[in-house]
Amino acid sequence: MEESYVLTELQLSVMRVLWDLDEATVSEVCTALRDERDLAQTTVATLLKRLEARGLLAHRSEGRQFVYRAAVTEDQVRRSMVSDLTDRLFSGDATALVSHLLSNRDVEPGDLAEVKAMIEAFESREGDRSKPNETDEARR
Amino acid sequence: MEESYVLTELQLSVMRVLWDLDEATVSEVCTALRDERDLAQTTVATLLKRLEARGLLAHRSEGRQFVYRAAVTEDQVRRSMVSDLTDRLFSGDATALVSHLLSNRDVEPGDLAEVKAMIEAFESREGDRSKPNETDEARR
DNA sequence: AGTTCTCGACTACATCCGTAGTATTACAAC
DNA sequence: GTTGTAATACTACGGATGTAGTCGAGAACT
Repeated sequence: MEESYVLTELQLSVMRVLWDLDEATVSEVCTALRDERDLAQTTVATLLKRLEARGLLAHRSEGRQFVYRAAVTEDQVRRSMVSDLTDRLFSGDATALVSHLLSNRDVEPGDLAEVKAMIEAFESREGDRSKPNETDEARR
Repeated sequence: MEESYVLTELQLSVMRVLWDLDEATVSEVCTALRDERDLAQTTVATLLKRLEARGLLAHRSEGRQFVYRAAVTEDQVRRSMVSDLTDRLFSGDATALVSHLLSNRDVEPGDLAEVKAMIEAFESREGDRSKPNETDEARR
């Protein structure tokens, strides 16, 4: 199914609170957001409810309060949004995105070595693909 | 000033037409979009007008027709949108985004070497950075 | 000249998001 | 048990977007 989890900045802020706190009531989320956004509690409640409707959050009731928690991981959202952007801007070619990042010096020169080490780590691990998906055998 | 050029899929499709054709009338854009989206010409006209209002397009009149052209480059838009995502999802840490792409195997194993070569090219050029300015790479 | 065609201008409408007020409900304190 | 009080539910509104119809002015055809 690969749901698409494309979120706006404010929605991400809300998610981050939940990823941090694990569980939180409306007012707790509101408080956690306080320093970046001073929103009315009803506003936060609306945001939470809409995110839940989209399957990104879930809640249980505790007394008359709702205790929300994330229903998706931060990594799922990252994957979804990054792949969305990769599709939109680079026709799905992630290598082109990496290339873009490098040639724009978005990556600090000091981190280049780090990235290279990362690549080497992946290269050396290239035979033992845990999931037998297409990409490994298609290699030869 | 670093304008923010965050575009939706449809808006990008329109921009791509203009980047491809350099200049185009409403009906030419409409025709070019035909295979991916069959939109009424008035719809396309609305899209073009709104994009122009945001500074992404410009037009001149030829007879009673409008001839549109892009006012920003594809690379500007890419930079803007990628940096937007990097900020949103990785607190501006582009290296983290690269790391994400690699560890998610978004980059084909076969392209790893290519990326590594790219990095080495940048490393070897790492001394000549007079100003950490962006435009020196504008060898477009 | 009159009819038809074309193209932009204007208008409209549904959906989503950010934002928040008001209504309702249910527990808690007096 | 009546009144607060606090929490959610409902409603609303402006802006952006996707989508497209209608209108008016000029161009083209007959």
